[in-house]
Amino acid sequence: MTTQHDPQGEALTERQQAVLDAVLALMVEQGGELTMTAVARRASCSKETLYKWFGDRDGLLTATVRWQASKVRAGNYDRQRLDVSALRDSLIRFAANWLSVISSPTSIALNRLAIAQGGKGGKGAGNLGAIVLANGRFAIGERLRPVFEAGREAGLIAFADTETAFRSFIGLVGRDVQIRLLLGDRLDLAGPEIERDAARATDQFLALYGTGNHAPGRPTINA
Amino acid sequence: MTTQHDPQGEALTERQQAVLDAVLALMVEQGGELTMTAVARRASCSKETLYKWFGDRDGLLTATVRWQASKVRAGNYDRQRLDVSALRDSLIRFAANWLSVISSPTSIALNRLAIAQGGKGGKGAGNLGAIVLANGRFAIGERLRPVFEAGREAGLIAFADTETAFRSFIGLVGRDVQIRLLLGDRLDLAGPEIERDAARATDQFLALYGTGNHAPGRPTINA
DNA sequence: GGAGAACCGTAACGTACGGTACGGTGTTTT
DNA sequence: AAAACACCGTACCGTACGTTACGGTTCTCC
Repeated sequence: MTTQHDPQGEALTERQQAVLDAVLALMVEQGGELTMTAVARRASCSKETLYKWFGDRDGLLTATVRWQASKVRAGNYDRQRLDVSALRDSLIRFAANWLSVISSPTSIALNRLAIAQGGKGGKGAGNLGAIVLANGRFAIGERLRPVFEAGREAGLIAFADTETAFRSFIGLVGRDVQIRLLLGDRLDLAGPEIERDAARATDQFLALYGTGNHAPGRPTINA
Repeated sequence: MTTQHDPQGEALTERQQAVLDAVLALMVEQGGELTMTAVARRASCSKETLYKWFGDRDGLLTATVRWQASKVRAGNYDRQRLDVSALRDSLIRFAANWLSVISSPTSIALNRLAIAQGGKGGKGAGNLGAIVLANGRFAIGERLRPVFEAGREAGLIAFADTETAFRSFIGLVGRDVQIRLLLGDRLDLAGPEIERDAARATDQFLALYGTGNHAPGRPTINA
């Protein structure tokens, strides 16, 4: 009630960003520990400063999640030309990017944290999960929506509900990757593997929702 | 080193099962708290007994996970007749069952727990995730594998690798349900909704991997 | 150059919790 | 009946950790 800590504004000092990066690094390299003392030591700052800047432990965690989310916002997946090839490329590019994000150690650690304290029926910060969801899954959906709808208006793909189609796409791309990684399964997706999975998922999606005009896998000349 | 606690045998007293059920109930109804004292109070037993039976906290958790897993093993998805309709029914029945399992509060709480301590780089019990994975995701895969291969041998579906096909099926069925629930998203799948999703996913899977002989929705003359 | 703020490092406090010990009670065994 | 056992309830111990407090150092501003 004294002062509002981190009042939704992105007013983060260089130093503060460095501290949050230290939190991220700590989360990644040694799982769930993450004590305030460890953070202070790692970031070479005093605990007093930590509490002054972020209020309490939950404030620090929330700020960290937001900070990471603000770093991930990436490319826009243009929808200028509207032929099948361009749509397919956009989808593949998106899928590959998303796969590499969700399989990155940072994302795994962050999701693990949000899930861990997601069920704390108690008072304060049960919203980490909501923040991750809003900045991860839902932001992604909002970003891809125009691509889907442009594809539909161009008659390349057909579906009644954009959200439903999008969720099918998500399922084909991600499959059980995220839950397995969260549960500690090895299963490191290398670069080419990601690329291959992205292409497979996209082609499957187009096979399901494509209108058949210039359907992929029915090559004119190329492959 | 004194005595082996719960040595892989299912030698669980009625009373012990009741204790583990109390743990499950506690996990479900109040998220991640789960202190030994709370368990003892809830189960009306002494902490001493808890430690005598399960060794330590990790032992109790592990036993709980195993206990829940042993309760879930369900139907066998017969593969007697081998026409498309029977295959489709088996798949839908499986998908609906799996959806209802992963969206159940117990499963969510259990996965949350396993994920939460899954990254504990430390010494003891980093294997909860592995246990959940082995008894959940992988057991499911092993159980459905014969169905897939029977379908392939009957010429109803075609794929190079069973695992790959299975993972596509999993993706189409589960989509982002599990991760969203774990992150605290509301999204209660009612019975009819589950049934509908199961059918949709199965039909999509058959559209992708079906050979076209009597393909569903493309009757008799096929395409 | 001096006052004050910002911050680091560390010590101190309070609490929560895993784990243990102990007395009391009911049940089984001899 | 007495001893042995299994168990409940509770008190107790040690530690880890969130949070606060404080002395010392650097930087800024006048």
